[in-house]
Amino acid sequence: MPKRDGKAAMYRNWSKAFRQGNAVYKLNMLGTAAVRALDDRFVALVGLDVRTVRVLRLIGDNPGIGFAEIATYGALERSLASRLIQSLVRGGHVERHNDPQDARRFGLYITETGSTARARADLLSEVGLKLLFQDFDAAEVAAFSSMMDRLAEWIDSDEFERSAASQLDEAARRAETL
Amino acid sequence: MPKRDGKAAMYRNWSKAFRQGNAVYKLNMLGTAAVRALDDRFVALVGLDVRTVRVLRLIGDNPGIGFAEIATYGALERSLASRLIQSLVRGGHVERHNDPQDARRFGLYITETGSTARARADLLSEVGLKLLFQDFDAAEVAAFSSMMDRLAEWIDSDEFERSAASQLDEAARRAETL
DNA sequence: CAGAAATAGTCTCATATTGATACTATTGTG
DNA sequence: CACAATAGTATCAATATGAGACTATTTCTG
Repeated sequence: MPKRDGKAAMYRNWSKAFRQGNAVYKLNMLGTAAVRALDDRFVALVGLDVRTVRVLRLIGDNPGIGFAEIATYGALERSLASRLIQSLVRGGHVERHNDPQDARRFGLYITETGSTARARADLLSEVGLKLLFQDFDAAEVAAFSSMMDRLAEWIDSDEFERSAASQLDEAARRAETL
Repeated sequence: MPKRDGKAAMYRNWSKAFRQGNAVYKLNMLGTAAVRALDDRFVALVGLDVRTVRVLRLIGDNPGIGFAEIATYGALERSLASRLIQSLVRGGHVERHNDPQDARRFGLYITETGSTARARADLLSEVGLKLLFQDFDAAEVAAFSSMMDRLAEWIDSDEFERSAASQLDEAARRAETL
């Protein structure tokens, strides 16, 4: 008799918890759930997880891109970026070529293998996205996406940083008197 | 001269990466960023991280709630739920009382300390939420939130599970021929 | 009523992730 | 030349994580 899969069992019925949360919690849960729903198949088919695929795309779209740009554009910490790149190189998905102008740098180029993997990943992404938003019409998806853009822009801004500092500290002061 | 804070530096300017991603990626990034933006202050003021606070709220709203319900309603894995509860008990935020009806169970009750922490957390949450959505008007927030609800409901449904299985497997088959 | 199965909850352990940091090598600058 | 900066790697210690084994108790079933 097969053991109950604890993990899979865990990842069910969270929508009950979801409903009770505030928007931040929802955002967080949803982001996790959406990735989780797709990541396994991703790995199964493409042999790479979604994060690595993002790096692969970055390289595919920007031949000759180097480590630093990947870290920046991928919003990845340096150690992590290095590891991801290495795994792509080891997997034969990308090649490194030393930069003749600057011996510290290397440029990355996607290989045949990499292109195939990427094409698969793109197809799967597309289907996954459609699946996720299948109950939404185009306008709704656009609206949702644009709100996310606005939110991201805002959260990443210096202005937000300042507002957060002042408003939350002020709230903290009030809260301490509770 | 103070060292550059690597972590803080990392968590800047991800919105550039953000814009290039698809909706799943955005959801994921945004969820992480939103929690990150608030969690530190949370911990600083309340002494508990957001996840633990959610458990605390669950207990506050459902006096006598037990371990299993917390795991379910909080969408938490059992080991994790256990740990979080223990940390609340140790911190004096909640009390355990054995269930007279069933010696396996205990009921959890929020304490004075816990209520204070919760009140602080609530205040901070509220301010944080306002801050995050400050550029959105009420209707937009409502729309955004309702879309998240629909998405969550959908992703958590059996129907989704089935659709995902068939559509993604079908896509995988197509992708393999690439 | 005697097992057997289920449930509540805890605990341990092995593994994976993470980011800071130190390090090498090279280039740019005054 | 000395010194700062940049590209990138490697190490390391801390933490998070979940699976699964375990105890104790209750419930079910023949």
